[in-house]
Amino acid sequence: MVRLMCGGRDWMKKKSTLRDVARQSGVSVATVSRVLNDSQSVTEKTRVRVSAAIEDLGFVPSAAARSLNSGRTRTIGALVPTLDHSIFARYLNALEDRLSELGYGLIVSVTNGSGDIEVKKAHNLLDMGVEGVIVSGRSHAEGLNRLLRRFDVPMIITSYFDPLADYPTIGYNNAAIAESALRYLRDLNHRHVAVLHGPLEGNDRIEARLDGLKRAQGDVTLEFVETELSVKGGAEGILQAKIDRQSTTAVLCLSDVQALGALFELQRQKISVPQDVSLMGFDNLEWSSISNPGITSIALPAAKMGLKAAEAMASWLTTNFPAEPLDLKAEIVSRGSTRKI
Amino acid sequence: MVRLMCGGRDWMKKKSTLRDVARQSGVSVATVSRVLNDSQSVTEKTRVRVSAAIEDLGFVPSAAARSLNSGRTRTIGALVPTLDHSIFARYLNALEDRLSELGYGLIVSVTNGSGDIEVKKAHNLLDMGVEGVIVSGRSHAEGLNRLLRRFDVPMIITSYFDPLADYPTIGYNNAAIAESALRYLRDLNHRHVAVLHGPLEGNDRIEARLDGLKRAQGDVTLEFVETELSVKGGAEGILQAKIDRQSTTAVLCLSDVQALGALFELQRQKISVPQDVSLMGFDNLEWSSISNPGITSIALPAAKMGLKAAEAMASWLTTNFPAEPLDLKAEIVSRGSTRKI
DNA sequence: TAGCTTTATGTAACCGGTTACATTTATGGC
DNA sequence: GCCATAAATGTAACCGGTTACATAAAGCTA
Repeated sequence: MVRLMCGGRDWMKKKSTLRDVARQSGVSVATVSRVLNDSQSVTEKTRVRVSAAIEDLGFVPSAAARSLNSGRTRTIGALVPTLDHSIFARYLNALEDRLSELGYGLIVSVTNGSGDIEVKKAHNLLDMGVEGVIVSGRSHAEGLNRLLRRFDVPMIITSYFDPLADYPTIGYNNAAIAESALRYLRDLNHRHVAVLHGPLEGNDRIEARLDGLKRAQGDVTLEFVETELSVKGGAEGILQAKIDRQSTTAVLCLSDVQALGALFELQRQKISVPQDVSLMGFDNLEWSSISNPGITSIALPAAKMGLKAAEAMASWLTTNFPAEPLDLKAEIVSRGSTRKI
Repeated sequence: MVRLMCGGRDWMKKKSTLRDVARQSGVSVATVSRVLNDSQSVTEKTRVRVSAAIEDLGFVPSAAARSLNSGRTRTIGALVPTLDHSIFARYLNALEDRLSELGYGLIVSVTNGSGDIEVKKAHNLLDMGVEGVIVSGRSHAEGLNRLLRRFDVPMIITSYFDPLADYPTIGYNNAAIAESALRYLRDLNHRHVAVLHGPLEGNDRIEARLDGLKRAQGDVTLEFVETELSVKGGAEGILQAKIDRQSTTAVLCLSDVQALGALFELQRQKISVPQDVSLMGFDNLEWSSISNPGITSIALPAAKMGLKAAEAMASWLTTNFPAEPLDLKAEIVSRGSTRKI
């Protein structure tokens, strides 16, 4: 095998180029380029001839050469904290689909909720030439802001709504949503609510939700328990909250991931849901509608957010006008895990 | 704002180039390139001067120009069927981390289990210049094979082990693992087992698992129920399997996602787990260790598979020798959802 | 100091497409 | 057939880095 003798990347140079196609079809490189990019100014006869050469040679245009010349990659980068538990799956699916319709590709990078990793991953994306960056949450390391300024690339924030933020936000008002959740429980006559939430560190969505709860507290006693954003964290949160059937009548988890763990732990302790304690989650993940009982949850507009973010970014890149903030609405899905007392 | 008057992408041309850096630091473009790529043949004095100009100008190298010249992107593409339920999250995290250590970037694309989407996404990845492609499962549309040959890019298959496959497989033997699961239940004296599995269509991992079960059947009666690969699908599978406490003593779900739904449905029907029916899953997803009872599950070597695939691909690209097939072992994690009868 | 060797740096071509401007060909009208 | 115009196509420069080979500078030894 001669190929195995070459070592390294020599075989990479064997691929045909636009010049090969031009030579074989007897036209200039400009005509080949026109056939590839613009069918208006080439005759059908010539187009057929060029297309046959492309097919015959297995010609594949170089994206690097193309973007070097056009100054565009038509690629957008998205940074998300995690791929776990489908939290971002619906949003990413919608984002990618809509961007694709608008002629853009999407590259996703995972930050594990770390500011340092986020800067590093953003740098990678920008190195690759992404034309825009879409992030989750409002607060980001100063390093990220500096990077975006340096690369002069637009950024859109999702999962958050704040018309006054430094970058346009396309998402939802976390504080208001948390308030409506508390109102929902209050209307069911709950006056002692344990709130299970993930790590506060660098997570402005959780912070805003807690602010909203504290603001709407009124005559409701709230107990806050910070725990891991995982199923396990939910179970541990129940242990920490010391649910004893006597005072706390409801548990509000700021994520359905934790709500699943909380449900399991309550069942383990023979604490009946919703007889003894009502349980509510956030994000309406799939299991919340299948669980026993179904978990009352806040359905966040993930797919719509992805779609709108895609459109906003494409528009920004085309018109050079920044995106407008957009407040998407969430809604409460009632299920068997909550009851009136 | 003059910038807002430019429209389109004019501001893209204002960024500094390697030539600007060379001019400002009074050296040639070759020296600037050497400072960027190789610190051995440049004096410290020159290096400092060039670095200052880079910082001053906010110079950012063009990845397109660099890859056009070097013939490399140092980027690998991975195709996965879904981002849902963390099924692939551990594998992708490990893959990306190890590739990064080896000097490669990773781009992930989701295929939604569709052959057509897979070909389209692969085309996008190859257009972007990825140097290798890593896929899940052995069977793929012929269009994908053609694409890879056309681009002359190496491919590695994961989540499957078959030393005779057309491309190297780095994963696990699905048939053997399913056999061991059945053996485990059989050793607990289960002789009637309902098997819940996702859609067979184009999913060779499930197919292999079923083959393994049929081969290992012996004196065990198996009932196969095809259902959606989702929590909901698991619940519906229980309804379809008509678990009645009389004959079927165990339910084997070929995914923990379905096992979660099955657990909920069994509880809804007041069928006690494991008293009335034992329940077993596949993949040892997080909730299986937290649920009530914990779900006995097969722990697949996702992280190790990601790590080994990364190393195999990097090695292949460096040495031009194809990767060797690798059979990673799974292990059964016993929990409260199964019992001896 | 001169000559030789090693180190540091520069020049110009190149990578593979795109496209402004130039040139050729085709078409329609008189 | 000739002329004007439109359509089709070609030429050469360019994008922004990389690097082979050439040249200059530095270091060492006799």
